Amino acid sequence: MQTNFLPVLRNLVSAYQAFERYSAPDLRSMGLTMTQFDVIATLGNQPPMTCKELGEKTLVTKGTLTGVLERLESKNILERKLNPEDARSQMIGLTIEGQKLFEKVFPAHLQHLDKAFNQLSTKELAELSNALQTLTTVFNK
Amino acid sequence: MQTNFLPVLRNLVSAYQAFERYSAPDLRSMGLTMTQFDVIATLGNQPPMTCKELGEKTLVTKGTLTGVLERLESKNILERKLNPEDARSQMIGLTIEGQKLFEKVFPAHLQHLDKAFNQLSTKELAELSNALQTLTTVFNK
DNA sequence: TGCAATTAGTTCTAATTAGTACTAAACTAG
DNA sequence: CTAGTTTAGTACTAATTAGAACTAATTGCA
Repeated sequence: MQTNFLPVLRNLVSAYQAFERYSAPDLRSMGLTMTQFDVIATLGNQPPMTCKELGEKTLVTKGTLTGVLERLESKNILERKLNPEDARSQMIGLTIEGQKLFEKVFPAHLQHLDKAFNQLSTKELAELSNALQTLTTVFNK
Repeated sequence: MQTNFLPVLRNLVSAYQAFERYSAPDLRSMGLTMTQFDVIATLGNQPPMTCKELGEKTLVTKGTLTGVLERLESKNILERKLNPEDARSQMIGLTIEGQKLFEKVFPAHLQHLDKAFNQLSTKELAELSNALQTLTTVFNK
């Protein structure tokens, strides 16, 4: 058995944490956590969607999502409507206020991320994207 | 401004989550969380180290580490001794019981991880490792 | 030497996290 | 059509997480 995969794991965790440490403070200065931003960014400029759909797009599990949505709803950022097609689910969308927040926060944070990523060429970005996909596949097979 | 870095971010999160979903259940079946395993694996076959050193090696922040160590100590897996050289810090090491746990759990989990990683060649592993390092650097610069 | 700055670790808070069990609604096969 | 199964979302638990404020010990510099 080989163990030369250990550096890959360590570097995966490092990269993920580096991303968090880069991204989170910028969002916090705007009053949001990463997960909250993720939800707002996913709902922005989109028609309302179900909890399930939102969870799939943001990679947040449904148990977690309940609490996140609760907090965003209490801040009047999003609202839940009945889904006429399926009474088990709800349609979740941004309020006017949430839409305004999205329009302010989304481009600002993209700009912040771009400061990091513009160090890389389009080719490098594509390679990175592929490498990460390979890694994901390895765990899911 | 370009936005073609978004797939990279999404794939980074996907890869990290895929790793967690692959690794965590195997550890849970042995009664450990990923963080607890990380601490035990770091302390195994090593002389005792300080909290700070342990935090650096496991990529766990000190505030979090306090609680993790507390739980492992209460299960008699590790023990803290005074550091004669610096009264602010402690030396943390595995107990005999902790050492036995390490010897059982560490190779078992490596085996589990190897089942995923043996799909990749040595060359692919090296490339992945490099790609992840590049990504880390981008955020830390 | 003695005071200021740093360092190690704890404590506290708010949030996220996975997972499990649960409720209610919708679907499906016979 | 109806009983069993699946699905959507909530409730709950235990653990981790970052961050900030704090205590105590140490170091450094003047």
